[in-house]
Amino acid sequence: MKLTTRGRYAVTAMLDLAIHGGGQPTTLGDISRRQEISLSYLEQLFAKLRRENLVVSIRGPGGGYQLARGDAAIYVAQIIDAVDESIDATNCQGKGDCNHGEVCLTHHLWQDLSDQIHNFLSDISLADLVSKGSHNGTRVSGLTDAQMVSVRQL
Amino acid sequence: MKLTTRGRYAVTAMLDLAIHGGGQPTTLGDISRRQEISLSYLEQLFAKLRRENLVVSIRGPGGGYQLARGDAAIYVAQIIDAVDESIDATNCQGKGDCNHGEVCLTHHLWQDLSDQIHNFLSDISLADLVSKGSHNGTRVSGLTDAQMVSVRQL
DNA sequence: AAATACCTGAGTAGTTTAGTCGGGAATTGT
DNA sequence: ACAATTCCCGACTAAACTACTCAGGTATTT
Repeated sequence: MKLTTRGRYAVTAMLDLAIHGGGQPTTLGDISRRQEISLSYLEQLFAKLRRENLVVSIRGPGGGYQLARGDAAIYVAQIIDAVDESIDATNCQGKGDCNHGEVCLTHHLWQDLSDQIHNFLSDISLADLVSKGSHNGTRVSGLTDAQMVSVRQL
Repeated sequence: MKLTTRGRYAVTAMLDLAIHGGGQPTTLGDISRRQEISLSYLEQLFAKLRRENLVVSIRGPGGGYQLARGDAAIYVAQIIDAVDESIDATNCQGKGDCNHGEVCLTHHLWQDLSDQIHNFLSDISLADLVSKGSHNGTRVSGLTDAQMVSVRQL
């Protein structure tokens, strides 16, 4: 799990799609203009998003991109994973061939930490972000009350 | 909030300090050997960790580094923030001078998301990671049962 | 005085980021 | 048929970042 600006670009673009893509395809040119991301860069990102089946493309005039499914079924973690191919956090490729036992200890600890962040982002959907924006509040709507409490505790 | 290999190095090194630094100062050379991180790179990281008052240094023979306070009072988020200076996620520097209102909308959404990850890592201390390692289990010990439920839900 | 260990800054090969550029291929409207 | 639109694809690139090395310091202990 990596958290870079590229992931942010992808999430922003997907969020733009979710907000402006009511049934009709949205052009990368439109997203580029609205979000001020270069068209060619968007093309690279959407090539990856399409390969991961997060969006579908329609060619020709009137074409563009659409979410591959409802915005409630697309999660932030999926978007980030699609554009930021994951790194091997273990440094010994999980083979456990580290010289000292403690090295692997810390590696595994980090792996678990990374997994927890991943799980965290795996429960925030585009719909959550969209509804949050429209309500202009400080909480992520779309989550249950119990989950909100969880977020607070963490 | 950025999540890179540099942050992982820093967390690993601090965890090594927490595990091996029982009262005595720990040498960067020791950490370098145990964790297989280059000495000079460690020096750069620890310069930043010291500036953020996460460690204290003792010079001369028998010197080294110590945690600036108990391992239960040092959190993963602090370590990562210390070495990975944060990027401005807003792109308009929070001045709200974006041309279109929607740009700032998505920027703030991302900011909030980033904050939530930050809050998440702000509640995992070195002590949590140390105790997890010693128990060799799959849960982060040191958290309350309620918090563990939260982690599961997220 | 000598050894230890932190401290600092400058440089650097390799990778990643965030693009540009140039050309295609599919689809639509005339 | 033809032009416009839009996705698609690969190669290239300046700038930044990563993970180092190197060369010297400075403080402290023996």
